[in-house]
Amino acid sequence: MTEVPALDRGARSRDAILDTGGELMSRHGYAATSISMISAASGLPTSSIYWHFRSKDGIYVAVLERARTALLAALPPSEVPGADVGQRLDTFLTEVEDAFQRHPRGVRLLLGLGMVQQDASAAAAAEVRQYRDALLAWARDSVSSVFGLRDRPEVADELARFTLRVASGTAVARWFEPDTVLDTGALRVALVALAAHHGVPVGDAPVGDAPDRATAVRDAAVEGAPGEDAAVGDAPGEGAPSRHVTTGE
Amino acid sequence: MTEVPALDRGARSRDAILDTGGELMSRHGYAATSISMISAASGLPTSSIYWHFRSKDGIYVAVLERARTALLAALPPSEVPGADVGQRLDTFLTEVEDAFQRHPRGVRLLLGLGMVQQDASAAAAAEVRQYRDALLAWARDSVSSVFGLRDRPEVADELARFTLRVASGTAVARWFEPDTVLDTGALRVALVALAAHHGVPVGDAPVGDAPDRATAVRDAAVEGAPGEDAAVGDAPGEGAPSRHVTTGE
DNA sequence: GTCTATAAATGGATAGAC
DNA sequence: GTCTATCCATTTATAGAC
Repeated sequence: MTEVPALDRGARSRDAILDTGGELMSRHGYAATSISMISAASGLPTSSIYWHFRSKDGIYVAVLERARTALLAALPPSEVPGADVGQRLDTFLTEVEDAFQRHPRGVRLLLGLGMVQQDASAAAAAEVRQYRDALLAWARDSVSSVFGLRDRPEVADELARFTLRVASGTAVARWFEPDTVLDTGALRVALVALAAHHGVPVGDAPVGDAPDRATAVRDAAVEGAPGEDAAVGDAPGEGAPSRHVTTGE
Repeated sequence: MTEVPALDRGARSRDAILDTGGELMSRHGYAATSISMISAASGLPTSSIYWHFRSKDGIYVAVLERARTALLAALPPSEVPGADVGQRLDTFLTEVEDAFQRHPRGVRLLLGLGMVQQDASAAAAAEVRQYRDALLAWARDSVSSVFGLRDRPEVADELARFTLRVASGTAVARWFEPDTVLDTGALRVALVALAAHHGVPVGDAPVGDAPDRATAVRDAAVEGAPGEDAAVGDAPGEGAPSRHVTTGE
């Protein structure tokens, strides 16, 4: 019956805990997720959970860390390819939306922590911050590459923050209307206008209707995200670590 | 000693519960806030709390409802005054930022509910939705007035949603960096560009540096919001119901 | 309307056999 | 590494005197 290598049964359990724990915490928030819920959903007894992670807090930190590394591994290099600003911008927006659609758990973990500043342990707070900082750094570098802002870091920073704000604001909206998608068309117009407003040459990109391309990719991505529940069951096999980021968190 | 009218002692207690409950729930999220915490912070025994509100959920609903009516009462009429688009836009942005700065609790209550869709009771879900819808409607009407979009409701809707997304995204950012402010300058540029992109005449507003005015008001508003704790103690007297929205939520 | 006291359930976390 | 069983604190919610 138990044909599992028996060697990595521990690793599989660990993953299962992280899967169900991450799913539940992203859905209900940290505080509203109990160990017994994770136990029931994963089939493992609470003591095993405590054996793997020393505390509930430890689970949260581990879940968040895994979500972060998975997302970062899936993010394309911040050196955005493309002949002109318009092309690079479209590529960038597609990447952003892609990440947004494929990794909803990460965002919800950040939002729904329910475990705010004061409550959070030092480790959890550090993880949360690291997650956010990594995203911001990626966005900054990407935007810098898109608009050629090597010598204007403040502008790159503003555009990156603006992008992330629209994205997280959309995540909040999705909180209420689950099928909300990132409005890359509007975001594109806004970014171009912001860049131009700062005197950055934007070439022919101004009010192009290029988001059409991004829209096509968007719809494809939506199909790849089946509800929110599907991810619970499929434990990512150990063999291909950072590969199964497709539907997972 | 007890010189209180004794008649409205109940009302005062009710308000105190809503004050501390709202404060705690916005800080820690719904799940992480216990009745005993509210009891300790308000000085009232748990049984009194249960006498006023039948359940923890009831407190949340009442808190949210009060926050909503307070915010809506404080919001200026959606008929934005001003000679041209630029002026009206500045007025609108100032109003948005004002609301954003003065009513942080409401936003945090929506964000930090930790009590997502499924968990929420029907009443709570309805309240949350009503809060959000009211904000969206106000933004839509205001934007419509600013850009003269009576005959283009879809555009007004898009601009309104974009505005709210930037605002809520900023609220998320503030979650991590408490002194984050709404970037009205960038939002202004974005809104003008979006309107123009849809063929809406924007007059002389394009890339005006008018946000200077908004910036001045912003700094003033920041001073008006002393941390987050100050609001706990001051129960809004019954006499002036929707008047004390200044620092309260 | 407010208080003390407590019921009843569930939470996080541990012990120790296997 | 996993399981059963359990401790103990805390939680929501109620009873009943005042």
